[in-house]
Amino acid sequence: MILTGFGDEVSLKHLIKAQKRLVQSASYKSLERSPNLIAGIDVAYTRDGLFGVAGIVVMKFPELQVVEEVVEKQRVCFPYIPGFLSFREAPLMIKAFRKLKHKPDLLFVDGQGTAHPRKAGIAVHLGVILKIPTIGCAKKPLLKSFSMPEDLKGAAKPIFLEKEQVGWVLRTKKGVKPVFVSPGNLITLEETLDYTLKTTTKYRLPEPIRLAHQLCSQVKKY
DNA sequence: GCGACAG
DNA sequence: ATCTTGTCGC
Repeated sequence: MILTGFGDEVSLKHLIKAQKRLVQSASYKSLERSPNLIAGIDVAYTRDGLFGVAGIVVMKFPELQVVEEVVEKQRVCFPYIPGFLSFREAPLMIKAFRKLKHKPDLLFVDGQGTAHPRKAGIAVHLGVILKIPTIGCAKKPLLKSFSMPEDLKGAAKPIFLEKEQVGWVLRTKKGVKPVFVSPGNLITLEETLDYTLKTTTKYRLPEPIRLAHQLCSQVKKY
């Protein structure tokens, strides 16, 4: 059983059922329209671990110029459990998303999409709830079935879940560790690779995510 | 049973 | 995730 910040408890079985419902609502067809606005979202925590701060940065695409930034702070009310990250961070992220004046056509989420044991990464959860295209971009893998891509920007290798490809290990910069990208909702594996590269400039992470991380990380400081 | 384990 | 400065290498 898991204790939440509301004083109640939930079982892992219940959470797994919730993930299965979310996964059934996800779709992986091609993007309906080319994006004009792309955003990145991330969460940072205060030192005492009591509060979480979500940050979203919306950028014009393909220019990558910042159009809007929002942050939302809230008390943490769910523990971090590998495989169930979205139950801890999605509520706060959704609350921050509601404050946006400019809704993005594509959202990069800091974490996995379908490259997850049950294809239920946080990018899937957010994409289904918000009903928008999302891409999960993580700094570390959850699934281990993949080989390393060569050390060249753009090199990629598939990530598998039971023989089925669910994501990519992508080298976004030469001489730097790769990132782990996978579709969250309303986007294909090919487009996931394409847009991740199109939004990555001189750093390891795609600009929307890099700036969102910078934003919430700065705001949570005290 | 043991080890691994997004943020 | 968070606590933290300098330092090695391209």
